[in-house]
Amino acid sequence: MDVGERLQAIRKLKGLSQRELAKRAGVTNSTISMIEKNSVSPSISSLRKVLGGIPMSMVEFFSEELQPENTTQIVYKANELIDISDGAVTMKLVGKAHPSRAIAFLNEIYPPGADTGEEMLTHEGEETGILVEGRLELVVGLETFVLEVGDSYYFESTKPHRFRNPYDVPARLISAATPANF
Amino acid sequence: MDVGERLQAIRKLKGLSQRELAKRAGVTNSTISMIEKNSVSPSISSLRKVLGGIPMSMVEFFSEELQPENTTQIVYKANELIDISDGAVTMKLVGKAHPSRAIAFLNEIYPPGADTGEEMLTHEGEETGILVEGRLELVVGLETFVLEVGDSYYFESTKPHRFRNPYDVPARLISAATPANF
DNA sequence: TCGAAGTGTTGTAAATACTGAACGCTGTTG
DNA sequence: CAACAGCGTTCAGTATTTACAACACTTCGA
Repeated sequence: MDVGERLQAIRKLKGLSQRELAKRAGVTNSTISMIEKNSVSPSISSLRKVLGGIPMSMVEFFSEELQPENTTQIVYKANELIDISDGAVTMKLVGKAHPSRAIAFLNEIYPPGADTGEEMLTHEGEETGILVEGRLELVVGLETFVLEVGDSYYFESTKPHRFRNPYDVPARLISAATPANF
Repeated sequence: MDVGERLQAIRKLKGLSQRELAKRAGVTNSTISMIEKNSVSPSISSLRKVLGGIPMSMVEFFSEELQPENTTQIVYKANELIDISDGAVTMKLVGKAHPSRAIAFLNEIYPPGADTGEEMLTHEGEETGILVEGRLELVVGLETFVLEVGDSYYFESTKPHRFRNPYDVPARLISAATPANF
């Protein structure tokens, strides 16, 4: 990856001049200039300072640029969603499963009795969502929650978790998870 | 984050000595030693070389930074969501706005006439969502779409985009975007 | 048209990182 | 007990990065 090019792109995206960014970051404008021209390879500490002025984390900085997929469909009608249902739970994925995507955005329906399973789920990433219909039970770690319409949740997927509908009406959940592992 | 500590932890995990890693990475053992003791802040280029000997990407190396925040709250009632509304558009964020989170999960309401602005939005990342109420116009690049209830979308945020409600009923959108920039 | 304030670049000197060659230590082998 | 081979650390000198202070250029008003 081209550090200078990337820094310049980010700086311009934020509408900052070299001097402006330098001031916020606590370095001199010449430092920014030379980094952007790749005439130096900045130290971790100074790149940290520079990114602090944006602000942006090192991870974000080094994260691969998302390459523009051509011919990507943008809008999907309800019946075009990809069904990745598992057992009783209906799960429909928004968008194609291209490998570079970061978010898994799902429309999930839990009929009465549906359950992600007694064995708790655990994986990398984050998970969030909102209940738009019915009632649903969510277990995260040792805690158990009851989601009502309009309630939402957010947790690290590394915590063991489980969704379950012990009620007699279907529950509809809209959720997002990252990274997009299927 | 403590760069030296992290490097040492990784190196030991891989069962490498300083000299062994130095040899693979094409630097001297003293460089490794000093980095691990934090007596220097390595340049990007030398840290790259060092990680190349493991091998490990910069992103992986700095991903450790994404840990410190431990969000305890998991479930949020509708009235607990953080309001980050902008203009006429009501936007409510699920979960706390801790800097390390990856997903911005939003419950957005566009009253009749609401608009994200004539100037198209452009930023890094991906954007996806589903319309759960009303009708909404979405412009991405040169294309214009009309979203009906149940329709969803998915696109790279680098494409210029705009949301608008030219209709006479409020539209409710549930969306997810990454990274979580506010 | 002229200055003032902005932009990015560059030369020099100071600060910092890196190399190469030591050192002291530990564990193994003959 | 050597002699050795490995380990991580340290130090002096060299290479690189950074700050400071210029420079040339553009834009905007007076």
